[in-house]
Amino acid sequence: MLIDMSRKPSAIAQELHQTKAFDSPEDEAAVALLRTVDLLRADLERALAPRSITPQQYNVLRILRGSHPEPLATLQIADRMIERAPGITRLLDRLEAARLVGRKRCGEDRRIVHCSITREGLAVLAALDEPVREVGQKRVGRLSKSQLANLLQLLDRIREGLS
Amino acid sequence: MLIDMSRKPSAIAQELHQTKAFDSPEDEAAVALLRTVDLLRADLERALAPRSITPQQYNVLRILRGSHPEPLATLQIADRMIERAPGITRLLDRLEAARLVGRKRCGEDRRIVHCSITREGLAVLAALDEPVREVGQKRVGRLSKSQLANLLQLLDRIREGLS
DNA sequence: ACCATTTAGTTGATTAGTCATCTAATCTTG
DNA sequence: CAAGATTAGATGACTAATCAACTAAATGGT
Repeated sequence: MLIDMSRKPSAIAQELHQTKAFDSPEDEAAVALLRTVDLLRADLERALAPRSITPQQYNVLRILRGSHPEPLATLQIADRMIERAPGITRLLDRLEAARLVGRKRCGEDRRIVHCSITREGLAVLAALDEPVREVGQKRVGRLSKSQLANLLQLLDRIREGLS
Repeated sequence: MLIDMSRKPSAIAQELHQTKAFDSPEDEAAVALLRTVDLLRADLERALAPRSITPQQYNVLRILRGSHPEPLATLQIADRMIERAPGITRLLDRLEAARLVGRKRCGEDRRIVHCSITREGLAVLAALDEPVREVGQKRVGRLSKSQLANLLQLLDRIREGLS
C-alpha cells in the first residue's frame, strides 16, 4: 500500500453503514441534519408517549400555554408551529376530544375560532415539562454555551436561504 | 427605562412569532434544529414532487443505487436509512408497484428478500440528482467549508447522546 | 434429531397526514 | 350598498405511518 489519500469515514457515514463517501460536504451536512433531528424527535416521542401526545400536539399545547390566559385563533397557532401543520383543524379536533383544549367561535369576527388550553391541558404539560427538559439536556446539553450559540448561528444561516 | 437587560429576540423566536423568550439555550437550539430540518425537508419534498417521490422513497432509491448492482436485504435498507422506517415493507411495496425497485427471495436463506433498483429507478434518480443538489446548495451551501465541518462536529456530538 | 429461540419480513387494524374543495363571514371598491 | 375578492376554517377522499401480532425459515443447544 502506498499512500492512503482517503479521509477517515465520518461519523454519519458510519452510522448509516455507508460504503462510499458523500458526494459533497453539503450533502453530508444535510444528511447529518436530517438524521440528528430524527433521533431528537424519537427521543421526544418517547418522552411524550406516556401521555399519548404527539410532538405536534405537544407543540400546540406549548403555544397555547404561552399565550394563556389569552386564546389564540386557529391559524395563529399554525403560524407559530415548529413544523408546518396543514392539518391544524384536525390536530385541534383531537386535542379538543381529549379535553386538553377548548374552542369557541369569536363574537366580533365569526369566522375566527378561539382556542385555549384547559386546566387538564395545563396539567398534562406540567407532567411533561421535566421529561422533555431531560431530552433536551441529554442531547443538546452536551454542547457548551458557546457551542450552542455557534450552532444557532449556523442554523439561522441555513434557514435564511429564502424559499 | 433604566437598563435593558433583555437580549434581542433570536431569529427563531421571531420566525415563530414568539412573545416570550426561550426557557433555556438548550430549548432554543432544539427548536431551531427541528425548525430548520422541517424547512429543509419541505424543499426536498418540492424537488421530488414532479416525480411523485417522497423523501423516504428517495432515500431508499439512493441506498440501492449506492449498492448497485449488488442487491440489499430489506432490513439492511432500513438500517441505512436517515429516518427510522418501521414501514419499510410497504415503502418497498410502493416502489415495486412503481417499478422502481425489484424484489426476489434469496436462494440460500429463504427468509431474506433481495431488493435492487431497476433501470427505471436509476432513470428517476438521474432526473432528480440536479434538483436535489440545488436544494442542498441553496440551503446548506450558504456555509463555508469550515462552517460545514463545524456544523458536522456539533451534530455528531448531539447524536452521541446515546439512546 | 428435536424443540425453543432468533431472525426476516409481512399483515391487519388503527391513527394520522395531505390536498383540494367547500362554506361562511368579512372586507373592498366602485 | 351590492358584487367580487379575501380570509378563516372545516370536510371528504385518499395516502401514508405506526404498532402489535403473525408466519416462515434458520439456528443452537441438549
